[in-house]
Amino acid sequence: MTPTGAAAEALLARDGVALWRRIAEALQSEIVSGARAAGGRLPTEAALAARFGVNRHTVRRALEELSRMGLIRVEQGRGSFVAEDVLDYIVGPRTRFSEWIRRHNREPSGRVLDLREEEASSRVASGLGLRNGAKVVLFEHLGLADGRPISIASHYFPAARLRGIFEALRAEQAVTRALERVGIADYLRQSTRVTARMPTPTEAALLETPRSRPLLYCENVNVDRAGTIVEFGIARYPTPRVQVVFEP
Amino acid sequence: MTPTGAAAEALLARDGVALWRRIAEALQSEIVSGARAAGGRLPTEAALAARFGVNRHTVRRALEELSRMGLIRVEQGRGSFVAEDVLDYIVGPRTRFSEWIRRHNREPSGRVLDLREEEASSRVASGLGLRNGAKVVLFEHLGLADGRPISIASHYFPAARLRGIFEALRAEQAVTRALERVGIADYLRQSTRVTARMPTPTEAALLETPRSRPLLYCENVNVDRAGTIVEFGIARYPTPRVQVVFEP
DNA sequence: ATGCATTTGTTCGTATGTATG
DNA sequence: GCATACATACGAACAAATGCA
Repeated sequence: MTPTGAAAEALLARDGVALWRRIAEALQSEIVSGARAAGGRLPTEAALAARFGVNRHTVRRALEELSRMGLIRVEQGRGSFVAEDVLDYIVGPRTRFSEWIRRHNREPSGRVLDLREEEASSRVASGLGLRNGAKVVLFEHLGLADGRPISIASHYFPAARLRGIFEALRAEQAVTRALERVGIADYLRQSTRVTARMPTPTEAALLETPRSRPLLYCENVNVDRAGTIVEFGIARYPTPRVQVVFEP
Repeated sequence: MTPTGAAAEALLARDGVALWRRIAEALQSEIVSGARAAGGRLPTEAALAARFGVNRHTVRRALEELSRMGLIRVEQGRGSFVAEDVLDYIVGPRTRFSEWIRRHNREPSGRVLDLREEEASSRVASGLGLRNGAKVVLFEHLGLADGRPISIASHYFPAARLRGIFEALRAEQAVTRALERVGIADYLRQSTRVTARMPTPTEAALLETPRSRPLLYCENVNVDRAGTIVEFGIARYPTPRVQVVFEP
């Protein structure tokens, strides 16, 4: 019910400090004080412009600053949102999905997207050290933390080397337990290759991320204690909700 | 409906992902994995069409994509050639820019984009373990391999802890030598955090990458042998020309 | 599938204040 | 005083992404 120009919020007039900077500070204090819930939506740029009695450009300049500081994220067509704490994916030799999530005090869950046998493409074959076209088992899994999707993982297993892996995956619906069932009590990450690319429409929908945000795209090779390759995985994580951290 | 008798290579069937895109990914993995030598010639379009069991038009669409990404170059009447600037960035405790480039048999060079003193933003302050607003020196550098830009790095140094770092950087125009000059004979990478985001127009122009391709965005903390933080760095790499590889 | 409303992203143009020489 | 450069701020219009009916 703001009348046409009247009820602009009083911003502390400070000598020489730019308007947009004072607006950024005002919003920052609301965020860090907890007055705005993490993940919550900020008012629209137009609404903020009305509230502070400035042009939309000025608000945008302030939001840009907050975004640069990582306090908010801005999504075209949707709005601006208070940043949630990001999930660091600590890459270590023995990183497991559910342990990762629980270390962040969230509840891991998941959904099997696909389970089938197929012939290795050149990429998968080279990752597993098999010849092109060898039989592999694909286990595709959507990972969630507190119900929010945070990863799509495609796990490839050498069918010949791991007899019964298909049935084990169907029964267990989880990688670590299925590997245990076929005699792999433990496995280690040998290498991780990280790049980024834009999501396909399906990936964006599954991960509940805008199509304009890149995915982290990680290829892993896992070996058993003897050094034999037991799995080749391709995982996709939505940025900036997930970040990959290497700590030697 | 497989082609006339020939054994077409199995391509990972992914829901809704176009054929040409999957072919492009297959070729991309062969290139970045090093299975195809840099500068080497790809099979002819006809040969690729036969291998994947598709029409030559479909292969051409895939090659066009790879060319746009800078992974190959196509020369009329001669063939397609693997680009020579695809680099794996192997993350180790003592990764140095010029050594990284030289390990790929390229000539490292660089250009200083900026050198100035400023007050630490919250992100930089937390990376360096300083209080907000402490004086830091920013050294911004464009890295090139054989003349092609492959990184933008922003190096932040604690001004109070490293007396004379500003002058050392101005004189040496390089991080390692400047640190030597202020008494840091050696430094180690403590942690690396990787995420991805879209480039700004300036970043895209500097890195000679399309604005539609994400950047890998890496934050590093470097410490001296006593464990004191001496540098906080933010590096931006163009995908897929650069990939980050972690091998424990 | 299509169109519409909402919201952010981009690009014009204009005006003002401040610092510099 | 004057010219110039730069940052700030406002206004308008359109483009692009999203969500919904």
